[in-house]
Amino acid sequence: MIQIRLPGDRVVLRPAGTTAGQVLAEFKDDPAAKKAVAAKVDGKVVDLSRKLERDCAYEPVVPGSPEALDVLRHTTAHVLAQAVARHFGIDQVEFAIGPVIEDGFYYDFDLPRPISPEDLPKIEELMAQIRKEDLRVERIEAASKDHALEMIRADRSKSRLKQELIEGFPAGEVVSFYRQGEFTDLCTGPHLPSTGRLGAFKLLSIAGAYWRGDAKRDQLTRIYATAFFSKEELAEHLRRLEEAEKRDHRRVGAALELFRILPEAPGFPMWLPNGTIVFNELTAYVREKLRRRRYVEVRTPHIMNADLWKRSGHWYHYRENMYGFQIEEKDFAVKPMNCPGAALFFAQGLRSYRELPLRVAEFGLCHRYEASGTLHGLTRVRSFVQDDAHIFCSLAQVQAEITDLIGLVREVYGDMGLSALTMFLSTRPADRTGSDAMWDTSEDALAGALRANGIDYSVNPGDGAFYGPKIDIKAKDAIGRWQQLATIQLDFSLPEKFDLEYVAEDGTRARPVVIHRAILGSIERFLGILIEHFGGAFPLWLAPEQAVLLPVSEEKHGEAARKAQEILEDAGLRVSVDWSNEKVGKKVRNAAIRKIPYVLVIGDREAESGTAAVRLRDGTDLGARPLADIAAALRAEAAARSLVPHMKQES
RNA sequence: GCUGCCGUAGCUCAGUGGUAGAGCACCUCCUUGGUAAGGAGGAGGCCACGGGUUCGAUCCCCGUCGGCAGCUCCA
Repeated sequence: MIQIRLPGDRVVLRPAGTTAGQVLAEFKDDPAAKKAVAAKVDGKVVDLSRKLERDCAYEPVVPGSPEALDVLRHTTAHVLAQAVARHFGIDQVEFAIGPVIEDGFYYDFDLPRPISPEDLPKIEELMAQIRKEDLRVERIEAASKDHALEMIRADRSKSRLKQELIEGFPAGEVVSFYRQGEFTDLCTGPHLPSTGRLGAFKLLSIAGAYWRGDAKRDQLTRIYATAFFSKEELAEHLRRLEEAEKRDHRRVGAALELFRILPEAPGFPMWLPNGTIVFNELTAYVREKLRRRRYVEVRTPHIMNADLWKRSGHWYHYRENMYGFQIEEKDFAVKPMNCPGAALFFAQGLRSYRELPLRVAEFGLCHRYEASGTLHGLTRVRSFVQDDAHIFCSLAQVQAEITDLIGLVREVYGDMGLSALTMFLSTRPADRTGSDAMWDTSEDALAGALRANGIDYSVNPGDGAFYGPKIDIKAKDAIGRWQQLATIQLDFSLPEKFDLEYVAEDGTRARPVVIHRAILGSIERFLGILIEHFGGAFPLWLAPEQAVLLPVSEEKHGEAARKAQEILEDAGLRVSVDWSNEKVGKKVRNAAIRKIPYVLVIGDREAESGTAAVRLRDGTDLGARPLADIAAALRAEAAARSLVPHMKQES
């Protein structure tokens, strides 16, 4: 007999060899447990068919838990593979891997012919058929690696990739297969007890993917899909995907005429008048933050010669991403980063410790070659402006500076309504510059600063820049996605390469440390994220058009509208008048489509009394207000960079 | 860059081996209206580009250039 410890410290005795599924009988009062898809035994999720051989802690894995969802999706992946086998013929398909990912799963196949979107509904039907057949999912363990290889070879003609996987397993590892009906797949499990337990699933997309992520290896066909226990959850997930698509900054950017990416300049965005306003407002905002933190701002050369890039190390570590060319037979390159320019700036003249920390900002336009297939709207471009700064300071000042920067990041993101942040420490990569001792010191310094600020962080090993470790900061946007934004990097290498020095308190020469940091990252990327975060409905201070005046009748109220426009413009607001020959309803609709924060209607009553009827973007009607009041309220709201309409709060 | 898919009016998309259509947007006219679509008319296309097949190509084939999804890369 073995002792099985259930939740709540209840212990039951059962014969050894009892299955995990049989233990579920102990939970007859718990309706949730009846739906268990697996069990957690000593913390490990196992099949319900697993035999329990020794004393253990036991809890059912029920729908609603992340573990249950993983099991469901993993089994659905196998059913997808089985359906693909039926669709193309099992001897025609080579199976790669089919893991669970965030929000779903995928499976990679080597198929006899290119798959087309028309195949997906057919495969889905076959999956539904397999669910209906309610095939038992059975675990089979191979006695050895060789045995496993024999089994997979015997099972199907095409198994090259699976064989390669098995050969790569460490000796002595248990190799297991799962079989459902005619289909067997290499897998560690666990799985649902039978295919009839499958929930709602949907095949989402097809893409190419490399075997083991290696671009030199075969390219496989990947099918992305998702699965949930209920149709409702699936529908909700699909609704979220739709919402994300509606907010896509490429779509919104086109609709609101913010920017455009022309075929003539792939990866190099053109900012249209509306987008330029948002861009400028954003940089003005950052400049204001910098002024209060006593930064200086510079603009360094865009093109510098090869000597400079060799000195900075970019020539050796970053050249594939740089645009280079010759002038008078000498090599030059367009800057991909601002740091060398900043270093040259620091090197002008003899510096004193009294100047430190010297905070040097640059809204630097950088150009980086990115492979055509990686370009994506504003979030992955070939030219972009970084809200960059390089802080030259002593080692002793590093922690205080990092603390200040973390504060700045929190402040700026808070102002954008991005309040949830997570931080990562990225450490030395394989391809790097500088000694190991330097890397030890810099990584310790960053980790120390994070700890001193009481910040929980995760480590991304090997993810640092080639010149130093970094703190990467992610923020959660309005629809719950985590976005990589700010970066704070420590660099001991740059000062050395440029032989940077300052005169210390005791009159000796000392070497400064450099902190590279960008708060928004790149303005382009940040704006792409902001467009999606706000769904194009920018807060007043960022909105390209802050208010629109709608004369009910052009003839009767046009004059009043023009006067109102002047009053609001005098208050520093961006205001237009809708002169289109349309009814008020149509004009309101157009203003809503353009996401204009305030719609101001002027008819007989308003023209008479020097007021305008105020309608907020969310549809709230505030009624007629004196123009002077409206001007003052909007001006204050914009100046405060408020995320919510002031007039609504006060009413 | 790689694999797959796609490219028809400013936008969203129909369509056919015999050189093209809708809605919205645009322009004009009527209408001067009260909070998400008033009416009529008009203009607008080298059907991405270059080859090929064909009596004839927007349609079929090949290539190029762009776009999309993913991968690799990047951060």
